Amino acid sequence: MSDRRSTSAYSGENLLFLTDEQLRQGIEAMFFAYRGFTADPDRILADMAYGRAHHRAIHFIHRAPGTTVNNLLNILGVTKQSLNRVLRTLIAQGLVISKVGKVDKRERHLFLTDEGSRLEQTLSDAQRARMRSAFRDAGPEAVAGFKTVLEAMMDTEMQRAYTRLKESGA
Amino acid sequence: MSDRRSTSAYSGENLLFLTDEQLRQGIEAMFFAYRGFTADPDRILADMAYGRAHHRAIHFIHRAPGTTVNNLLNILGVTKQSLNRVLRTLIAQGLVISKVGKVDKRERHLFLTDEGSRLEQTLSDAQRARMRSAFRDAGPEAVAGFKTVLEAMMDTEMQRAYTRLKESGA
DNA sequence: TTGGAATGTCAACAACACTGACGTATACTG
DNA sequence: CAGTATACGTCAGTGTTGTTGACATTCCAA
Repeated sequence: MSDRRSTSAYSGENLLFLTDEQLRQGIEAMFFAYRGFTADPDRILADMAYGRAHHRAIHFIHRAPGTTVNNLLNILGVTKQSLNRVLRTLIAQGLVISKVGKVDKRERHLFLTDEGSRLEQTLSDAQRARMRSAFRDAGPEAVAGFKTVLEAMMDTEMQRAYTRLKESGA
Repeated sequence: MSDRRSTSAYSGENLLFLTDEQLRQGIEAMFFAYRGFTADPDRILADMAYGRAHHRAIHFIHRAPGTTVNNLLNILGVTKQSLNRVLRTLIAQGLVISKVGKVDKRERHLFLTDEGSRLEQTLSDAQRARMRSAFRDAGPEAVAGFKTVLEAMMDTEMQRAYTRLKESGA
C-alpha cells in the first residue's frame, strides 16, 4: 500500500489515464462495444416483427413484473407515445398483458405472458452469452472496474434507477 | 456431470462474478451508461439539423482525415445509402469536403473543414467531459478494467478496427 | 361538483436504418 | 482491347423508433 497518494486520490504522473487520447479511446471503445452488445438480440429480433425497443420493454417488464407504463417510461427514457406503440404490438401479439390497476384505475400494470417470457429468455440468453464471455476473458477485477466506470457515466436519475433495479434483484 | 474443479483461470467461488445476476447487472449498466454517453452530444445536435449519425461520421473523419467512404462504411457499420444521406448534408453545409483520390480516382477522401472541426470540437468536448468525470471518479484501475471488458465485448472485426485506431492515435 | 393533474391511447410526422436496383467512372486482368 | 470488378452516388420503397399534438379516462382537491 503506497502512501504517496495519501492526500489526494491521484496526483502527478498518475493522471495519465485522463489524457484526451485515453478519453478518446474510451469513447471509441463504448461505441464499438455497444454494437457488439446489441448485435445478438438484434439478429434474433430481425426475423420477427420486433426491434430493439421491444427488447428493452420486454427486458424491464421481466425485471419488474406489474410495473406501470409510467414507471417503464422513466426507466426507458422515451416518450409515452413511443413506448405505447411498442407495447400495443406486444399486447396484440400476446407477449404482454396489461391489467387495469386496482387502486388507481388509470394505471396499467404490465406482465409477460408465457410466450413473452420465452422470448425474453431467448434474447437474454444471447446477450448474456456475450457478456459472460467478455467477463470471463477479462476477469473479476476488470469486471468490477467496468461497472464502476459505467455507473459513473450515467445521469444521476439513471444511477438511481440502476441502483434500485440492482438491489431489487439481489 | 461437470467437474467442479475446472482447468480455467478461475474456479470455485471466484466464479461468482459470472452469475446470471451479475451478468444482468452488466447488461443494465451498459444500457443506462450508453444513454449518458450519448446524452450531451445529442443535446447539442438537437438544436441543429443534425443527429447522432452526423456525429459519428464527423468523429471518425476527424480521427482519420482523408479516409475513404468505403473505410468509413466499415467502421460505422451502416449501408452506403445511409452514410451517403448523412455525408451529403454535411458536404452541402460545408462541414466536410470530399476529394477525388490521387492514386485511385474512384475513391473519395473525406476531410473536415474548419467549420466541421469546430463542431467536432464542441461535440467531443461535451462527450469527453463526461468521460473524464467518470474516469476520474472511478480511478485508473477501474478504467483499465472498463476498457478490457469493452474490448472483449466487441465483435472481432470491430476489435481490429478499434485497435487500429488506438494505435494510430498514440 | 368542477377543474386540474395524472395516466394512457390514437394519429401524424421526422430521423435513420435497411434492401434492391441502377448509373458512372475508374481500375484491373486475360 | 474487351470484359469484369471496384468505388461511389442515387432513386425508390420499407421498417423501426423517436418526436409532438390532440384527446379520453380517472383521480383528487378546492
